[in-house]
Amino acid sequence: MPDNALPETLTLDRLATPVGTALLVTDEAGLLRAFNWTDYEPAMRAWIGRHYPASRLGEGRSPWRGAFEGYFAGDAAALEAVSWTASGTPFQLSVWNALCTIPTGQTLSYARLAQRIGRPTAVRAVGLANGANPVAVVVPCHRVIGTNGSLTGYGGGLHRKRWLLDLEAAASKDRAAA
Amino acid sequence: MPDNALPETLTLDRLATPVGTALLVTDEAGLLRAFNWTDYEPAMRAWIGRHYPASRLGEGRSPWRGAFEGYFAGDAAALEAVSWTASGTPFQLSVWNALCTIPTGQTLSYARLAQRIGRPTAVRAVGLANGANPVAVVVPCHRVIGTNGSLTGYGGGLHRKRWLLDLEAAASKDRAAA
DNA sequence: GCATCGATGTCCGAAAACCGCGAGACAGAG
DNA sequence: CTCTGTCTCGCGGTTTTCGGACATCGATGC
Repeated sequence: MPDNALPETLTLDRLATPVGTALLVTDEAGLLRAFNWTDYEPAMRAWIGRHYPASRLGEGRSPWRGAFEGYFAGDAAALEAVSWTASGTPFQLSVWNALCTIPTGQTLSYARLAQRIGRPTAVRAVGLANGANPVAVVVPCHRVIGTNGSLTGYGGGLHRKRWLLDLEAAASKDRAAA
Repeated sequence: MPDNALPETLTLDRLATPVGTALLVTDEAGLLRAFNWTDYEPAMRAWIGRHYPASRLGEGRSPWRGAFEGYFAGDAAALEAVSWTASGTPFQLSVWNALCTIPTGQTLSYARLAQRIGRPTAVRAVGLANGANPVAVVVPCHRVIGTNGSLTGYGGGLHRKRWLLDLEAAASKDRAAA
């Protein structure tokens, strides 16, 4: 009874958002396997081919579509319900899991994140692992910024990082006010 | 909600069998992560360190101990209930998953296994992936033999491969007779 | 049967280059 | 003095290479 079977059937859904069209890739068990923007569709397909070699990718509806619609409409907590899984090296997995402990509306520096996974000196490596995150937005790699507060970088484009942080900051302020 | 967290606490159990002392490594969720023989304990510990860098390995009782006792006592189907998970490359995972489709008491050639995962020419690579299987016996890499019927090789020693196949052949004959 | 040979695909080791960083040092501007 | 920008360096996990190794197989020759 393997607990980690490779997916054979993947479904691709497209969702219009204020910052471009998003791509949602879900497996037959309903787990989200990838999230990206159409700008990078070829790269994402290549990544899927490398990590899930036996899979076929067809178009279809993602069960998480509603959660993303809610998120981009301003309900920043909507993504916490999404079940995802990702393929990567042990180091990458530990980084991605740590990312999920950053609360919505907050940020963390690369250095602090490195400390948190027990590798205080692996700062740049954390940056790399961050960029390799296949499930962007859900795994909130955009919440990691430089120690001095600058945004430094984002695979999907800095304007999207800024936009996501603004949305989450506004959402958590709303929640505090309510 | 990640579905693939790295284990932090691993438990090592030792079990005497007719072919030597076995090592059972289980994570905090009860999933079997490794199976090996004491002959190769150093190598296994090194493997764990490479794949689960943040984990600590303590001694303790494995929840699957009973299943293994049953198997080595002749109930070849006892291991089908064991939940396991393994860390490896996509290619290795596809091989290991395919191994689990070989019924108890039967064998398959390396070439046929390669066909079955859709890579008919990756025959030797299948052999390598077979040898890299961290969850021996449960993932039945011992059921793969040469096209000409020879046993060819086994990481744990050919005498164990032969013994395991004999046990499973006898068990399935018993079942057919009953 | 048995040895040899070649084609084969993936993993492993080593070495070098790449970076979504950070800290320290320094210069300029106010 | 403070704040900002720039530079330099050390850092460490990937990603590339480039060889080898290998739990194979089929054809061939004897």
